[in-house]
Amino acid sequence: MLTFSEENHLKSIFHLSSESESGVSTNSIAANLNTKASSVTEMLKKLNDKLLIVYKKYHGAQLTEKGRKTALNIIRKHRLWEVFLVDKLNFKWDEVHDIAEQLEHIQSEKLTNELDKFLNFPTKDPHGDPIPNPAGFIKFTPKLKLSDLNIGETGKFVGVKDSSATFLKYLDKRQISLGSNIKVLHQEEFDQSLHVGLDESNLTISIKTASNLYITKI
Amino acid sequence: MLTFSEENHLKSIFHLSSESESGVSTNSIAANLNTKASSVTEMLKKLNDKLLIVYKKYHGAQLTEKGRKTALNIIRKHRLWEVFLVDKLNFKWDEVHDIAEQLEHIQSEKLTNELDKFLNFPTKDPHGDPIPNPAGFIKFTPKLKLSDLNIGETGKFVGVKDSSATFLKYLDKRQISLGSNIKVLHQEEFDQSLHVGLDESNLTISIKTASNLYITKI
DNA sequence: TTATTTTTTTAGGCTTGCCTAAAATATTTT
DNA sequence: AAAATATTTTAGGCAAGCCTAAAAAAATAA
Repeated sequence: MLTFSEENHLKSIFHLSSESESGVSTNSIAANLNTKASSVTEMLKKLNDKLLIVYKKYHGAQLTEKGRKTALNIIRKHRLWEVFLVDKLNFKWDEVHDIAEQLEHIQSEKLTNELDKFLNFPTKDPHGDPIPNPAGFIKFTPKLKLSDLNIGETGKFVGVKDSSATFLKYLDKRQISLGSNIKVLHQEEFDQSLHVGLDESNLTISIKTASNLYITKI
Repeated sequence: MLTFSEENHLKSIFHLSSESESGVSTNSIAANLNTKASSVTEMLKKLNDKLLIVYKKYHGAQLTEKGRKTALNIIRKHRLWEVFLVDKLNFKWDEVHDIAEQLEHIQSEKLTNELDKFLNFPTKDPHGDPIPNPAGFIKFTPKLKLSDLNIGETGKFVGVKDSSATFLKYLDKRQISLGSNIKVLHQEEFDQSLHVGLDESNLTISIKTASNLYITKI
């Protein structure tokens, strides 16, 4: 049985692992968890002793297979609860993160699996992120950004890189929603902003926004 | 924002208050929470400082209005989650308590109220206990036990006094379920056991069992 | 009402998880 | 490769929540 703090550290290491191939740095974990490097060092020692990570002084942390499974189980719970909140309880996609951060720590395998069944075995959370299966398998799809498309190409909007409430609410306001097809019509030289076609209308999207939208090419 | 431990102490004081009119004793709280009297004393001081209880050394604790509201909100969440688990996720009434003990600490008023709506505003949990409303109002019904009935009287089984998994599973095995009408046919002098009629069949029930079944007279 | 027993509180300790400041190590720059 | 900078670890502290053992107060029995 892990503490909330241990679980949060594992999750953080998992998320940061995707960005760097080698060990995850103490500082990056501290930044991610809003804590201090010295606190992270302590925790890394503990997780190392519990065989959840491999930690070498001054060289960061890497998840062991056991640690990875544990992290994925927490992420599975987080994302299933997000689906529950949106699909069943009328929450918006920008409102679910903080509550799921709490719910992800609830311990009951049966609960997780019954929830999964109740939700009809969803494969994606409300932000388009994949939901790991009970065995800890997760289906990653190559992450193409809207800003990676060439003029004339069309992408289907399948996920967000930045899932802050601010960004999500902004997308709602612009009526850019998961599943829409977006065609890149033109790019301004001046500020790299994109003119795109979405459904029947045309929009201008800043390059910053475009690089936070994950798409699959069509 | 209260800690889990503070919330658990408040809940415990609430439950123990119904049994004694005056202050709830340190020892009874310790027994209820599986902790030690000295730990409870510390916590009582803290809750007193936070104006959630009135605590006088050597004279136990009583909830303030604020403490009572807080306790009832936790109990509301506990019972709503129990309904969710049984009604939506196929849990049995003997499996829900431990999970609800975790879920009751999730902080989100919106979540609680949306869950309530999703469940269609239930008034009782799976054990027959009343669910407080958002304002902290709870409808107590007088607690008559099956063992209080006279020979020939009939009661409707509406709740359990002992809600341990052991007792609940025993009731399942004997097919005694919430809502059944039970008629007291005869009492054995030797061991006070009751012969009762339930649906179309007759059963023998020990006096201990009978005193753990809440009923309303019919 | 005094003595005995029970209950409660106090005192002092332990672990977890956090912190700051200083020391050690690694990395980058010159 | 030495110097400067950045990162990480160690050392020492603090609060929360638990504990045991001893002291104090309350309740009960003689």
